[in-house]
Amino acid sequence: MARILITSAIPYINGIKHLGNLVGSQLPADLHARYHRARGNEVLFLCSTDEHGTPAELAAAKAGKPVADYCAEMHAVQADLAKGFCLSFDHFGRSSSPQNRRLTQYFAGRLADQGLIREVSERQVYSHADGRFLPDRYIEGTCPNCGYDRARGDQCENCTKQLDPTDLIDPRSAISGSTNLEVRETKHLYLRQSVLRPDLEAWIDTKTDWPILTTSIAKKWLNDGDGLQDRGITRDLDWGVPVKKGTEDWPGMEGKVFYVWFDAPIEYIASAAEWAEASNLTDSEWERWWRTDKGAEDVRYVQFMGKDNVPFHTLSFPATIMGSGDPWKLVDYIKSFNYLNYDGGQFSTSQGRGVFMDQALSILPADYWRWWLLSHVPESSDTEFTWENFQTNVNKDLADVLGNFVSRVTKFCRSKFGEAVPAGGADTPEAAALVADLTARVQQYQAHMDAIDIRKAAAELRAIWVVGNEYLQNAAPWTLYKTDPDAAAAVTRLALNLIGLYAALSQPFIPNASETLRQAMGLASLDWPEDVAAALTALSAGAPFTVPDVLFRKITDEEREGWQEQFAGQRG
RNA sequence: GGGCCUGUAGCUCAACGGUUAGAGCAGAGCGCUCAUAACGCUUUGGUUGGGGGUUCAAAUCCCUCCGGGCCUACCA
Repeated sequence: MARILITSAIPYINGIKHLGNLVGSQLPADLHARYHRARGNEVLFLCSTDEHGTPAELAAAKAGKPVADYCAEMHAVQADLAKGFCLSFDHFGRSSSPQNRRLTQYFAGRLADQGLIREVSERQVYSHADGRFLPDRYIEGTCPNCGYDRARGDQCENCTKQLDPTDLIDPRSAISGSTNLEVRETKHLYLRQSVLRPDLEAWIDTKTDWPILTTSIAKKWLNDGDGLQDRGITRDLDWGVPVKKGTEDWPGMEGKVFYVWFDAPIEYIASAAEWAEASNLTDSEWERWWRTDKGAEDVRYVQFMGKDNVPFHTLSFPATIMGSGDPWKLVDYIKSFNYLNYDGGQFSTSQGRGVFMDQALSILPADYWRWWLLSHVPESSDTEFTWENFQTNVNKDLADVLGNFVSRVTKFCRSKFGEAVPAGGADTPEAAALVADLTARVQQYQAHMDAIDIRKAAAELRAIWVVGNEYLQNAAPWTLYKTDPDAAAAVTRLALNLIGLYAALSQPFIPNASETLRQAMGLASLDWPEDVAAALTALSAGAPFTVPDVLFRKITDEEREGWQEQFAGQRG
């Protein structure tokens, strides 16, 4: 039995995520977790909310709440939505947990011990009115290059020129608008990634099977300009993990916190510790997933994320782990994704453009979204969501091909033989051919799922559904019944068993529908069809079943048009 | 500016130097009547963004031009 550790990029706390966020990390990670559990492997699937940083502080201030309260509330909201989408996390943690605070401080101490931390004195913009240092992009002013009056301190959005905040003419705080700004000297810790560059490069070079998107981004950062740069890992903020060297104070770092991108990946580890605590397990139970000296040497660790997260997962976090000198588990495979666009543009949280997780669930069940998003997941390039596409694909695949198959089989049986699996009839060459075809297709499906080729896996699963309709059409039990009821019974028995097979195979994609089918067919559990022939005799003559309600109702043109209107912009 | 990715049928995508570039959807025709007007079969549709080159052989490798996207290190 293989052991698979799976983490999804952790969603930021400042609001409800849109479908583009979902499809780029949590949803494919869930598919992988469900698949491996179904295959009988031991899985630990972890996710959390990423709670620190300036945007969280500002979102809390806007909501008029203490940042800790705001994060607690938003964590509950996101956890609830994750449940709504059937995301099967073993634990959904929080980067603000005591476990993460301890681990983050511990890692910083280890890195300092190894000589991989240096102190840098730098000049930062301080806003008196806001009472805080401002990150570059929270300073606005007039662009010295093009004159655009809302240029940000890191870059002018109008002429795309890279800027330094001190370049701006008439700089002001983007938060309060105050011009009472001051450049102050402040001291920060830098992780000496440049020292680790050869180790990181050698490690990346061994990952020849990773998606090209992942390795090309990593190599770009390794080789760009003067090579991998040291990175500041502390900030002048109130909300975050206080800077400490292990359990000891860090002289000169009082009042500072670690940068979110330092503590957020460590939360992957802390989340396992939180999981153990929440499950009343000992530390050794989570350490056997994360420490190669404590049982994790046979773990395969797979991460899922959008392309914007790749540098931190291929370089910064591995640098943290390698630099610690401890035997922590390094990632084995990084599956990264492009972006999902919305109807000719980008999903936009700030403009309320596109569909957000709560809205999606309010208009259709999770399986509709799961199926469309996973079967169109942006693996090779950015993908476009359109309502027309969504409607036709979902109606065809789920309602017509799968749902209607279940409907025609169960209703035919009920009308001719009653609501129990019929007896009689013998195996036919056509049935044997069906078994052979499905055996090959299931193997293909598994190969795609093992390789995390999600679109191909979805296409093969759909083809497996189609095979049922083909078989039924050719065997035509409704005709056969008139002359040879026993033969019709044999066909129907096999077709009913196909429903059970489909329920098991489809479960990673559409868990709710699979559960509905399992119950309807009276199956005790959804067992993976390691032997297709055997799986197709799971329901024997006399086994009762019920005709399920319409599995997937179709999306009407009126609905589609309404949603097109509703989600065009300005979330309300 | 630099780097990376991408451009294949009306749409969404396969094909990773080797038969005649393939699927699904959409379109057309036929069949079936068990079913959510569902299903099955057949079929139309491509100068693989343009041009040049390498090769016995190019969607695939090289050059160049055009279009789209992403990243560029203090948002996360």
